[in-house]
Order: sequence, then C-alpha cells, then structure tokens
Amino acid sequence: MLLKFTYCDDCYSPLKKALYKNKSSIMSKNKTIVSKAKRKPKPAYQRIKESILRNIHSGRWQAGDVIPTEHALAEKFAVSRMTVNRALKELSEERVLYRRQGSGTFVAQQQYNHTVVEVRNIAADIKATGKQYKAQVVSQHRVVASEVSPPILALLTQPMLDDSPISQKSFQQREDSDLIDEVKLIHIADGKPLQYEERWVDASLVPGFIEQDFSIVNTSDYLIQQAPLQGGSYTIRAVAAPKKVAQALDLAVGAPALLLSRQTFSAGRVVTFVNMWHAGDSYQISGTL
Amino acid sequence: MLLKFTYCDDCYSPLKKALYKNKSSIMSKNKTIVSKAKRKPKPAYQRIKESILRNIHSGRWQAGDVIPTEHALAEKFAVSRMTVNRALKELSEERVLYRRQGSGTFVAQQQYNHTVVEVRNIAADIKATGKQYKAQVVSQHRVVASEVSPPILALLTQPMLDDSPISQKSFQQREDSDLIDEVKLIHIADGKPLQYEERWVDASLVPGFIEQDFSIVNTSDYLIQQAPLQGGSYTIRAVAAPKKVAQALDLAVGAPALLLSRQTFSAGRVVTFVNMWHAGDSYQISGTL
DNA sequence: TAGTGGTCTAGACCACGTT
DNA sequence: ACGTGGTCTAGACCACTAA
Repeated sequence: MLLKFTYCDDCYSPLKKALYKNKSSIMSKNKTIVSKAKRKPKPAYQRIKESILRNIHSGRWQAGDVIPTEHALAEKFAVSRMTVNRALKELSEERVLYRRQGSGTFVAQQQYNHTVVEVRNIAADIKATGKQYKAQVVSQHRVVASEVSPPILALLTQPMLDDSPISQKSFQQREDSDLIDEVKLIHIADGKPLQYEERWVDASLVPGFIEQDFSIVNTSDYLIQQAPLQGGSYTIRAVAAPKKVAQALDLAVGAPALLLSRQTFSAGRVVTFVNMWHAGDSYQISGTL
Repeated sequence: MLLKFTYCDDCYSPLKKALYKNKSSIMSKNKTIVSKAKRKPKPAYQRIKESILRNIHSGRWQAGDVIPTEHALAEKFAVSRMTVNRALKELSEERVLYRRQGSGTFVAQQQYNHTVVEVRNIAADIKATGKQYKAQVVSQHRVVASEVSPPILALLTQPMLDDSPISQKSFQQREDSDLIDEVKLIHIADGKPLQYEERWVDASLVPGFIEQDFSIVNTSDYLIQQAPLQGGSYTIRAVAAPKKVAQALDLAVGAPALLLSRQTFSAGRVVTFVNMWHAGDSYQISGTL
C-alpha cells in the first residue's frame, strides 16, 4: 500500500507533542530512548515559515491567495495556535503575507523592487574604515528665526512629507523671535572632505546645543542624547553643487552632489533640519536587500 | 496616609487579571459594573513598550544598562511572561534594546542616525500618483558576454559589495560565450521622462526574458515572477549625466543625475544588474524613520 | 548551579468582516 | 451568527551565561 503526502512537505513535528504534554508523564520515562538524534531541532515557527515560503516560491500559493487559517495550520503542523501566529506575524512583517482581521491571511505581491537603504553616522563610518576622521567647524551661531532663510525656516516649521510622523495640522507656527542654532561643518577623512553638513536646531528644545565643540562632539550624537527623538523624514537627491558646497568639498561649482536632507521630530515639533552634501564621485549610499 | 508610586508610571492593568481568570467566575458577575470606561484598552504589550521607552527617554535607564527581567516585568505589570516577552522582542527588533540569552536585556545605543530608505517600483509609483505611465523601449537584444563592456560584465559576474549575500569566493567565472540579455528603456510620467533604465540579465537563468514586450511588462516584475530572487546589493550615487542618459532624460550633458544601481542574486549567481538614472531636479528618494 | 532569555502549550476572550 | 486574526494566560522545558 502506498501513501502519498502531496501538499504536506514537512508537517512532522519531531516529538514535540510528547515533550510538552506534562500530563502524559506515564509514558515519558520509557520513551525518551526513541530520538537521540543530535541534529538541533529547528524552532517550530521557523519550519512553518519555511514551509509557507516553499509553497509561495513553488507557485502553489499565488499572490492574493488566502492561505490556511491559523487553526488549520496549527493542526497540520501539530503545534499550538500561538506558534503558528508567530510564524504568520513574522512573515507579514517581512511583507511576504498580509493579514486582515476577520478575513484571513493572504500572499502579498512579491516586491523585491523595494530597496532598503541605511544611511549612517558618517563619523562612525569613517572611523570604522580605519581612516583618520576630522570635523572642521565652518560656522556656529545662534540666530532669531527671522534671520533664517524662508525655505529652511519652513523645514524647521512643518514636515516636508505628507506621510511624516507628524501631521501638518498639529504644527504650531514659529515666532520670528524664536531662537535657532545654526552650524555648518565639514567632515574629513584622511584629509579629504567627504561631507558638508548644514544644520539648524530649535534652540528652545535643545538648550545647550550651540555651546558644544563640534570638532569633537558629533552633532547627531549630541541631539540623540538630549532629545527623545520620535521620528523623521528625509530625502535623497542629486543636485548641482552650489558655490558654498563646492568650496567646502573642493569641487567645481555645478558638479554633481548627493544631498541627503533630514528632519527629526520630537514632541510634535521639528528638533532639527540638516542638509548633508557629498561629492558625487567620492560618496555613495549602498547596502543589501 | 500618602502613598508614593515612584518608578511605577503605569503598572495598573485595567481589570485584565479578572477577565482572563476563568476560574474566578464567582465574582465576575457582580463586578463588571466597575469599569464601563469606554476608552479602548491599549494592548498590554503596547503599554509595557511605552513604559520602557519612557524609562529610556527620561534617562532613568541609560544605554548599556540591564533592564528588569521578564519575570520581574511580568509581575510589575501583572501580565504573563509571554506578554512581556512580546514587548521586549519588538523593542529589540526596533533596536531599542538588545537581548542576550543567559545574561539579560540591555538598553541599546540610540542610533537615530540610521536612515532607512525604500526605493520602489517606478511604474507602480507613477501610476499611484494618478499620472499616465508609459515605457519606451530604446533597445533590446541578446549578446554574448564578450560583447558586454568589462565593467558591466564584472557586475554580472561578482558582487559589488563585500557584505553581499553571496561571497566572492563562491562565484563562478563567466564564459565569453555566455548569453546576456540587454534592455534599455525610458520610464515616462505624463510625457516627462523620469527614469532611464539599463538592464542586463543572465539569459541562461531567465530564458524568456528577451522576448517580452517591455513597453507593457515591467522588467522587475517579470524577473521576480521568473526567478526566485534571494537578495541583492545596490548603490545610490550622484553622477554627471553622460550623453546617452542626457538624451534619454532630456537633460544637459553633465547635469546631476541620481543613479541607483542594483544587482540581484539567485542560486548563487547574479541574475540581473540594472542602472536606473534619474534627472536630479525631478526625482528624489524619500521616506520616514 | 542559579538565573536569564527562547520557545512552546492548550486553552481563553475579544474585535472585526463576512454572511 | 460565525469564523477570522489579535491578544493573553499560567504554566512548561530548554539553551545559554555567569557566579
């Protein structure tokens, strides 16, 4: 007699049930011999995830399809619902599945077009490569809001993106008399200028900011210490280097520069806005997915 | 008499215990009156997360400090250990904490310098904004590897990053006679060219690729369907637009362009390498953190 | 060896969507 | 009304780390 187990790649559960049944203590003593197999038992939720991924990659489950319910999978894999729940929750965090309460769990559209980039602390990055890091302060002073150029002031006043952590409405108007700390500095690796940083900080939110020596203290590090940051928005653009940037980075005016701009929020207000300019030929953002 | 509840921001648990105790059915009937308060009860794990975050932001718990054990927190918040575990697991996934089995749970270094960027499918993005999307195929043909320019061929042969999902060593050499599919096309939104895409594909890994009509089928979408992608590497740079790009995007030669390059891997080989060029003044990568 | 986190159970009540 | 996922319990065994 032949048994076919189509659709059931790996539902076996290596002596799980027996082990966790604290009620079945009768048989537990004389059965422990059965499986001395040394291979580390992969966590059940992992095996479930892998099985689901196989079903998707093989095409058996197409994008948009409903997959079996938590109850059904729990029974199939002979595990508790919580374990299945963990597998499904992680897969939906990984955007392989999506879940709708009351409806079910579905296969998501495959989206390997999504690229996740990580932009890091430049000082730490330079030091990590073994190069000598130096920060040169170009200017550093406290001004009243009315002295800040309107486009910059706007970015200190309202979010630049619609889906920002803070809604436009909840923003409060800035007074002309508000104090803004302004710092401009150059980050240098082995003598080569790598980044020109222009930063504006709401002085009322980070009182001691302008007194720091930014050739020693990293601006971001200090802000992170002082203000409980809640989120931020950023943009990455390729721009023609304006004169001030060209001078700072030792470039020709109009040369391509990578500009990373970032707003950071705390307590419903913009704590800081920063422009980070990089020479196009000596800086890139990279990573893996 | 005065009771002080220092260090205990929100350990109260809104009638949780009673509700879940199916044993305490004696008192359940005449006590339900107590809290008709309509405010939606936030999940317990959320309240625990928020409490921990407050402890960190207030400076009570410093980076590197051990925080109370799961058992202790479970008791403090009057919840089960699994619930505390969920809160701590999520916070460590969010890099607020880190955990070491056998040692404890610690406050991580705050790293809001890390910016995560998401680059998406441009066709879908354009359509999502309500603009009319069009793809114009510039060229499309199959060539032997020896005809591909050496720098491009290298990117089809080996990973461009050290921390790529595939190690350099495991890479196999490419034969001159290997077939490469090459496609160049322009992505247009409401008549304005937004992206110039140059793509090379290992023809042996994606057989039908070159026969597609890429004015209809998105290159990435097709590849995702055909090959089980395992990962990728990318770089983002600001470059001066070369002539071919300038023509395609209607730019001046040398104008700043945002270049996103990406390798994608499958089965230990590079499936595809793509250069995506964008006019600096009409394209930006943005997001929130 | 004692204490930590990692995983798991076999139930439970609830909010939500579909019918 | 019913079935789905969301959350939670009060235990349990295990692997790991440190004393």
